[in-house]
Amino acid sequence: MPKKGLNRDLIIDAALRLVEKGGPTACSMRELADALEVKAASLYNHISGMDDLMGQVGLRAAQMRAQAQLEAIRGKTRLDALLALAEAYHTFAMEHPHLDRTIMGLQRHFSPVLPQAGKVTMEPILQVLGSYNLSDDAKIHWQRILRSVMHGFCVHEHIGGFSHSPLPVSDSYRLAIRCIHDGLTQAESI
Amino acid sequence: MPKKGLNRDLIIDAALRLVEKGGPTACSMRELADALEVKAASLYNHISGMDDLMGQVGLRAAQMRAQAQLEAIRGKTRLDALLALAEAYHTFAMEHPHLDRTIMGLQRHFSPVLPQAGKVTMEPILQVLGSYNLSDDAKIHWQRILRSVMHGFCVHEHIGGFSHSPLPVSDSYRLAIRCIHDGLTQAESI
DNA sequence: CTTGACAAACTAACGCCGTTAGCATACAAT
DNA sequence: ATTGTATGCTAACGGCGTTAGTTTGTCAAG
Repeated sequence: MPKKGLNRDLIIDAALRLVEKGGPTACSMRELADALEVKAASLYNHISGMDDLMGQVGLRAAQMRAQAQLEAIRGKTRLDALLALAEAYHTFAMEHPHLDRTIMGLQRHFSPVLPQAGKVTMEPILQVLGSYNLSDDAKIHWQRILRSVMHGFCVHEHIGGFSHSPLPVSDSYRLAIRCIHDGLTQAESI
Repeated sequence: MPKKGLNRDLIIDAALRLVEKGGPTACSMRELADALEVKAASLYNHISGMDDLMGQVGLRAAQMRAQAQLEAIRGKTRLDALLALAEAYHTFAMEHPHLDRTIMGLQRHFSPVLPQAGKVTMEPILQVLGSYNLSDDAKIHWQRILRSVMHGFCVHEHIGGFSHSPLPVSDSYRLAIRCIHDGLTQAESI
């Protein structure tokens, strides 16, 4: 009984939903096949395996995050843009922690999707940095720093690594962003 | 044929070595049992399962990292200490990327080891921050920021997320640390 | 010195996992 | 109408963590 209308996009969509809801564990081939009312082996007619699938899910997640960031920073510059960018990143990471992990998991498997995902991820960041007067080299350095702090913060917060103190985590986060803003303005005058 | 001298510490040591060398994948119960010349089921006489085991491995890794950091910062203060702390963190993460991941994986499983690992991880950081003149609240904020940037940076570097540019990653890292130092000195005057 | 209890290692099995080979069927093109 | 191909199926492989139940070496008590 072939022809159920199954296709690559449907599979990736369903996989993304499963990962989003229950993490990678909840997205086994059999669970995924069940969700699509199909047998696990049938999925292999459209995807080449788990790595392929997670690569696509991660890429899609990176696009979702980038789009949220682009909307957040629209019309903003400098500190305003920086705070909006970071907040959008944070919101995405908190609402979709498993997708965040999937994005970071892309590179570990040398996914062929990597260059594209990297480009997508960097676009909003570079747009914000564009409102500062930086050399090309400085732009690269600060883009790395921004990605590091945003990711590091969200990961720590999500796994409860900041819960030793009742001090609001968002205050620490904004402090970090402001610190980077100060560093950026200082870098402009060089 | 009981009594082979197997015990909890031997198992954890062997597990740590396997994880260190080949990542979590290389440390299945059967691989681990093989390394100890024992059957997989025998391990359960000493550990309660994989979560228990990885918790212990992660804790031990956190202790290793903290000790390396404490040695690195001995006798140093302020920016010197900060750079030494960050470099020691970086070195550990690059030399033992899988152990680094295991430490971060602790919290995800609500490991009972979590409070202890957190304390161990924060000690060198708080020692460095002690050489700045900060309020208690500020100390918490900046400790969070430091952990975020060190972890975020090392993770990105390790998975190749910074390889789009030939610009030395270590330059970006030191720039980030100096930026935090500037933020810290500014926080002192408040 | 024997005996009995305990701890530790074993075998066998369960239900998961990703993946592959090979078969059957429904549709598309001829 | 026939053929070809794409698609879904069943069955199976080897690996995983884990558990139940069994054997056996060791050590302490009698």
